[in-house]
Amino acid sequence: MTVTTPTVGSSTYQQIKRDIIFGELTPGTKLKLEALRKRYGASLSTLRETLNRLTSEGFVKAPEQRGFLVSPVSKEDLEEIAELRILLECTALRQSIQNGDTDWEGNLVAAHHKLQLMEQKMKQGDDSQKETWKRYDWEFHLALIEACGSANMLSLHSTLFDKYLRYQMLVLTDRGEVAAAEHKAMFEAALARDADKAAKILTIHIDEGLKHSLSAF
Amino acid sequence: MTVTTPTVGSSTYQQIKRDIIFGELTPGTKLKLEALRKRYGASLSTLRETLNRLTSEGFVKAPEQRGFLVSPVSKEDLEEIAELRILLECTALRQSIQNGDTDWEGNLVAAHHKLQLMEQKMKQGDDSQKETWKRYDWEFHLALIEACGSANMLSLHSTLFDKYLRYQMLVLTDRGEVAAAEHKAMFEAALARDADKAAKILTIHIDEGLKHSLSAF
DNA sequence: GCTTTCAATAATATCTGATATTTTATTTTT
DNA sequence: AAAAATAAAATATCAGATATTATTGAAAGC
Repeated sequence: MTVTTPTVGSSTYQQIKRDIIFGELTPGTKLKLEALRKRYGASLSTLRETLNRLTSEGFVKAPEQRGFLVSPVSKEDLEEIAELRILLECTALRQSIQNGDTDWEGNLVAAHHKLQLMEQKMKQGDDSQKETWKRYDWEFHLALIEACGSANMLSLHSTLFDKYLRYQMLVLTDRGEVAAAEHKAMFEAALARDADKAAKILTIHIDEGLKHSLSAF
Repeated sequence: MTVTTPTVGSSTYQQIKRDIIFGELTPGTKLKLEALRKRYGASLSTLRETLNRLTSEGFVKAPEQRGFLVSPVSKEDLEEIAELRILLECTALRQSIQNGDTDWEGNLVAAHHKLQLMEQKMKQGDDSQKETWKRYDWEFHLALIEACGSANMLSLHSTLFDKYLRYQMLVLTDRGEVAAAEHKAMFEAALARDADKAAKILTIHIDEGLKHSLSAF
């Protein structure tokens, strides 16, 4: 399910963003235009457009007059992001549980199923599909809140999730089985329309992830 | 206190953003590059960078392959933004009230004072400084939450506030005196460190503003 | 009259290359 | 070794070219 984007712009955008999130572009690194041009095969103009977008989203910093750099990471930043994610995602989750229709349920079941299969693979040490796994994780969390009814909320959440994900990728180990159990519990609570319970687990889920990631500092 | 920005990029960014927020660029309008070049006196490359930034922030839409347009407005969008603003700003306000030190208090007093003076002028029908007034409004709300301790929070809030402001500017009338009273009440509650009360007033403040703006639809 | 088709026009996305200015790195001087 | 001067690298910005894609308006068909 590779998303083929028509324009050079959107495809380099996706690539660079991905490379930042997955740590292939090290936090704090200077992003020299000439080097990027070679690496991503896009012209300077296109690259600058891309970097401007990423700057707005916070993945790149652009101190005036001195180009671009991969946003640095810090303990404080991670803590802020986790906190914001809890705030927004829990709110969205509650709304979603309240509004969600049959389509939402169906989609959620599917998303959890896919994630869960992948989690089993990972458990068996098959580390080759880390990126796909994280995508399923992403999609599951999205499926949970997708019926929240606010496009603005989903948009903010999406960026926050990606930022959080970058921190997760910085630590080499993950909380595999524990996280999987939390996913399952959230899934069940959501289907049972138990918003309080779902939100509580989600809070723990993010908080524990935070603690785990904090070990990278 | 005109902020002189060194680079062409940041200055056109500010101008276009301002023109969108203050309605000088009508919602839904096509942003033709050639026309923008004449209007803002920047090259296509620079303009495209700027528009990409604004797209990330949500003030501009960029459907693939068909240029840019000023983000349209809608009742739903406004409602979502108001709701998110309440969520984030109330949270930040509580944290700020808890953490705020003497500097915070001082700055808050100053911000409220300036705003209040301007509100009196407006009350007397002096409509010439609407933009300055709104800036003071902005700065007062920022002063309230500035001690929340989360740069990420402040950044999200900033964008949300601007979006909300755009809707305010679409309706020709404002809630002058009532809003001023709310500002005062919030100010006092914050100084008294009464977070519950402050948050409650803020919620009303935003909600009433929402209702007022909704009349534009 | 209304919809479809096709050509003509306009606009976009993208690239290359040039220049003034600013940073950064290097060397020289004190 | 710190400060000043110089050289090299990188940036911000612009202009102009091209292939591709959208949009518009006219012609044709129903």
